[in-house]
Amino acid sequence: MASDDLMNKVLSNLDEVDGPMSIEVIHRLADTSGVEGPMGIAEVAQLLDVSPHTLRYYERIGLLQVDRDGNGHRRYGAEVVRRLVFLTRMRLSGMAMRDLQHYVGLVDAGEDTVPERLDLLLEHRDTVRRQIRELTLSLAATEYKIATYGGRAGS
Amino acid sequence: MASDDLMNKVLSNLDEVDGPMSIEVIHRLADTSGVEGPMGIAEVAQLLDVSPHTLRYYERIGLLQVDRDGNGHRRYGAEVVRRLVFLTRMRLSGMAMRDLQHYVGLVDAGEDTVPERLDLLLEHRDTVRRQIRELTLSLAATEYKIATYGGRAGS
DNA sequence: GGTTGCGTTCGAGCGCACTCGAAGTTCTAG
DNA sequence: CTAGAACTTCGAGTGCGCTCGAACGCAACC
Repeated sequence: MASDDLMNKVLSNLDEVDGPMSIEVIHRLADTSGVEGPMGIAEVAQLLDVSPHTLRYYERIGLLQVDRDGNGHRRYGAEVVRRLVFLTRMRLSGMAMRDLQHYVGLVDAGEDTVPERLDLLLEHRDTVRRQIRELTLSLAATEYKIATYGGRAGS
Repeated sequence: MASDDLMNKVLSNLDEVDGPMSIEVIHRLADTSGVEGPMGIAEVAQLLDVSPHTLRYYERIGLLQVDRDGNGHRRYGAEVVRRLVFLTRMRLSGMAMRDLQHYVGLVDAGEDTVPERLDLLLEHRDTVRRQIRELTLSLAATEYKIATYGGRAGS
């Protein structure tokens, strides 16, 4: 698993904060400072913990447009990287590709679509909350089973 | 979405407890009292919120054995239902079918395999914890985005 | 000047977990 | 007596999200 640097950076912040997630943390999540100028595909892939194949795939299904350099190689600018951070975050929380396609379609269509984007996000928020509740339950079930097997205490 | 009765029963408990999940809650989760005797496939499907197709599928790949009545119809006994509750809970938290097959193989192989089962469960516990952390982060990212769009406050 | 390495395009293939459809049986109600 | 519902088995099909391989280009290095 790559991109651990980024994740650890954020997660350690999470531990510190220990309350509801602060906006600062998220800012840092999307923070690509420390990297100058447009990035290559391998670089971006490592940053986001996806394969170059996946990045090309996202591009060909229209989730983003990427500039090319003189050799025809992709150059990912800060804007595009920020979009990718968002997209991968949404993917990680189970948003379907078609919803992502819909969403970026709205983004690219201009400011008029903000209300509809908001609706999508609100719905997704509820979905994620439900997922967390489900997982919490599954975690408890797992821990219960571990206890019945006389499992050693967890970290 | 069916089986909401069960879920809501448990989740409402969750809200009450509001601390780390108690063993009681899990007991209630696996509690099939209120239903007497072996159940039919439709009944079980509704209880677990899966399709009858899925239940037959689980059976044919060896996750469980189900008795038949005089007509060749499946009759799910309490023991089998309890296993299914566990299996679906593990599925919901992303355990792969092959791992589930492995696990039930161990269960059916007898008590000698308890240590290996424990290992699997401990590993799964860590996976679920990681998922929850990821989702928490995604939730924060979503809420951040909602905020930038001037979204109304969430429930 | 060949080889290594990193990139490109394109279409095809894959793994997972269902999901479905066809054809048949049996029970119940009208 | 017939229609409908609910079940059975079996093999085949589906949708998702990648994932891969082939054939190629270009640039740097010993």
